[in-house]
Amino acid sequence: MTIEFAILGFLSYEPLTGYDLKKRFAGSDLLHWSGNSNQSYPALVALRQAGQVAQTVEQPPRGPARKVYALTEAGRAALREWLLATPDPPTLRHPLLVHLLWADQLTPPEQADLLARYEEELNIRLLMLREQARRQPAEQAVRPLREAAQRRWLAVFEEELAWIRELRAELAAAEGG
Amino acid sequence: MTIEFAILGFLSYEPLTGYDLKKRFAGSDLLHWSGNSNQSYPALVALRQAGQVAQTVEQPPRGPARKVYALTEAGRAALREWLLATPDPPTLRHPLLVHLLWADQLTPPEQADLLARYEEELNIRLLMLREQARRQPAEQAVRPLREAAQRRWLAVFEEELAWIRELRAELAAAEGG
DNA sequence: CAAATCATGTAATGTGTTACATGATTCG
DNA sequence: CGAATCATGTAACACATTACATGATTTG
Repeated sequence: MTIEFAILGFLSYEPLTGYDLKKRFAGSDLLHWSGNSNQSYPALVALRQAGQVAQTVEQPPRGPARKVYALTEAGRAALREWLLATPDPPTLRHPLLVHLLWADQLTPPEQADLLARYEEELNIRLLMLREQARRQPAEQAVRPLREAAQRRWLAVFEEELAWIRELRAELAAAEGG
Repeated sequence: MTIEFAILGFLSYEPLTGYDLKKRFAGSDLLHWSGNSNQSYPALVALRQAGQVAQTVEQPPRGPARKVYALTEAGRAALREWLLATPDPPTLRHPLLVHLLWADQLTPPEQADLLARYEEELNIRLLMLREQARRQPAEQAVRPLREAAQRRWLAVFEEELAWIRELRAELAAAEGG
């Protein structure tokens, strides 16, 4: 999956500049492209070459020129084709689980400490995600699937938190009992 | 997280060749480095330069030379240091959720079909994961955390399957009702 | 007046995948 | 005898991140 399709998705709502897109990517964890200018700007150039977006240069009375991009018919068709394609299963990178493959070599207190620190990190992450969700303006249009996607993203991290708490409890019980 | 630490982890059990490591990575989804010679061989060279592994060249009566790598004391210390460090939260790439952000543009039958195809893909993935888990030989030593990690990896995909089934049911109910 | 935001990009680096290249041995 | 496995690597490419570079405008 390349960033191009997500850009087409955003442009299907409204015309935007590269900078606008950059902010949208930076403000969303689900859209993992982390809002670096290095990706949105070249991607727009490529989409334009493919005829999927049209560029309008706005020269405001003062300040730098703004390049506003809008979806073309070809762009809308490409977006639709992509939406219909079967998505790959999720890809997960889970550093803690990799640690745990060899963490039996640590002493019980070291293990407990490791898991406690991880839970803290996870909590911080969840706080950020909830704040991110809160900041998102309520949309005028009802989009059930979009909302389901956003809820699911949060749920994955909440399930992770529940799991780590359970594991810590089990470990404490095994040690203390 | 680089592949080096996982290599140190494997070598903490027994000396291995680059080829052995390659197979171990290829056979594990949790260890996301997908068993390409491009990573294990250069990583071993780097680890050796860092003094964390020692190389022994075995020249069998017939056939190519085997380079067997064993953990050094410095390697064991590096592994321990890494194990004690706080792991980053998981990184998730979820193409379906990205689709869903814009899938409200599709017709209900198209949406239903997309989710059905995704569930099929997920099922295949789960079958492979279970098969992978089954193939793993029972270890002599009891390693509770290692087992917890492997169970958790499977559980994440099982939770995903449960979620997609629920979402499909909701969608069908909304349409049918 | 300093910092943040708007707005456009490029360069260097890291990380990971697929494919290429070579050659012996073993299994069906 | 052809395919898979053992065994070691290299090359090309794709994808992502951090940092660099520039300069105007707006906000505190």
